Amino acid sequence: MAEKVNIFWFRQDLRIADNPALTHAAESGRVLAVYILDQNDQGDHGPGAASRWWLHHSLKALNESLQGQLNIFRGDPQTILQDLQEKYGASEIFWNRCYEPQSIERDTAIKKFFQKQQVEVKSFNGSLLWEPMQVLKNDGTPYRVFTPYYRKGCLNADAPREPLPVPQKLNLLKSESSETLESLGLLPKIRWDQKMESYWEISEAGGQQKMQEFFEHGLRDYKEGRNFPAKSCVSRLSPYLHQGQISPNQAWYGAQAKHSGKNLDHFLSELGWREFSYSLLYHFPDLPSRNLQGRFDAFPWKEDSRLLERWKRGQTGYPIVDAGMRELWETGYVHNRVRMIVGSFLVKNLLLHWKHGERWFWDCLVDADMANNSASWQWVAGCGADAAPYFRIFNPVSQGQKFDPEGTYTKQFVPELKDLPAKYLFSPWEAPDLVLKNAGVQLGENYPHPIVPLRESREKALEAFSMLPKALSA
DNA sequence: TGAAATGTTGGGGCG
DNA sequence: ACGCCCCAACATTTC
Repeated sequence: MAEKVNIFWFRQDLRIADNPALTHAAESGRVLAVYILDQNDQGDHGPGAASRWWLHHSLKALNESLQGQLNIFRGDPQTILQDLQEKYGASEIFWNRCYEPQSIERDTAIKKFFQKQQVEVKSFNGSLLWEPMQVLKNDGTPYRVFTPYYRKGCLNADAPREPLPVPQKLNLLKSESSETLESLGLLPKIRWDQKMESYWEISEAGGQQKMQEFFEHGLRDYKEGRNFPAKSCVSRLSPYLHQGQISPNQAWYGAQAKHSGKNLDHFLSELGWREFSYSLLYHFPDLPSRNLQGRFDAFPWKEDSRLLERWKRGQTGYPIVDAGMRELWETGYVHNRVRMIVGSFLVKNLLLHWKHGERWFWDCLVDADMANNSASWQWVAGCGADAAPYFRIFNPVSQGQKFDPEGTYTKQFVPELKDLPAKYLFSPWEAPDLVLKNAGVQLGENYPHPIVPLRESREKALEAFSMLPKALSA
């Protein structure tokens, strides 16, 4: 009798090691491994351009590590899974859970559909250390503040699953499909991605390598060093975590095996922030579109497409902001410290709605992740859970001086200022004419004047904020 | 995971 | 020796 066929559906878990659903599927039969490009995925939050580019390379690498046995489809997942199930007489379907609201809705419907057909769907936790439905306050409601969420909700709960090895026996099955990786059309029409390729090794092995490098070098001075964009102290694991080329469990236990103390704890808590974001999105599914603090609905946001465009293009006249926005455009990534600076600038100095920032990041970031992106934008805008108080406004001049003192980072992405001395790098409008001349900088010609005045824009933001209804006191 | 305004303190120059 | 002023350095408050 032929061995039983299991369907395994790859989603945001594009790896072979520490993949619980794949491991279980492999244990009890041949595995028909499928990836489905879901055309209706996430409604207006379908994958952005940078995500699609990353996905293309992820699938390419994944297919190679599966010896070309990855089955690629496009369309409605339920229809495709149903066809495959009937064709191969599969009795079980395996996947790792997704947590975006639309994914939950889709997966619930598919599970229900197959239950009626006597086909068992087995889902697993492959992407989170602690799943949102488990982490609740004693009164049964979700946490809205990070520290108790992490300390009590996570650290006091059961330890996360230890990473699983690559399945020993993986007997794969190749099906016919009208799609190929190329026919999915994930690569951009305009080839802006060619430079980006040099920044990233997009594969499960590439993720592992990046993680090991981080453990060897970055983690040593993580707590302090992570604030300095010119240092290579941050992990840059976010895109791999988003698509699942590495699992948070591998990072969690891998870091603990190599380090201890405050640097380790700080890195683990950053993984905790990712968990917190997922928890918020799960319990507050409107997170991507609605202010978590409803009182912000009355905020007098400006609509100014010119200012927005200047921000997107890195032409604000504030060098650290422009460096960050150009890093985003050029590499698909922005250093965390700089994300806070550019976010604060958009929302508080330009007074533009955080949704514009969320949108742009969604399209440009290789780590674009619905939970992290929306929770973080709400955090920086002050309207989210455990958010920065609104009056916490970053000063792009002092932030630059403090966290990029040599200007190494800023000059890398804003090369027209490369000869400006550090003293004036973050406020070129204050530089004496001679200094500008010697550096070859002509404000308004080859580098913009500030698009808004710093002090006044800050005061306007505080004034607008003071008009909001007060927060309910605890 | 802030910055600016305001308050306090203490050392040194100087009459 | 003393009081006064200045100001840097640090602390606290406020937005």
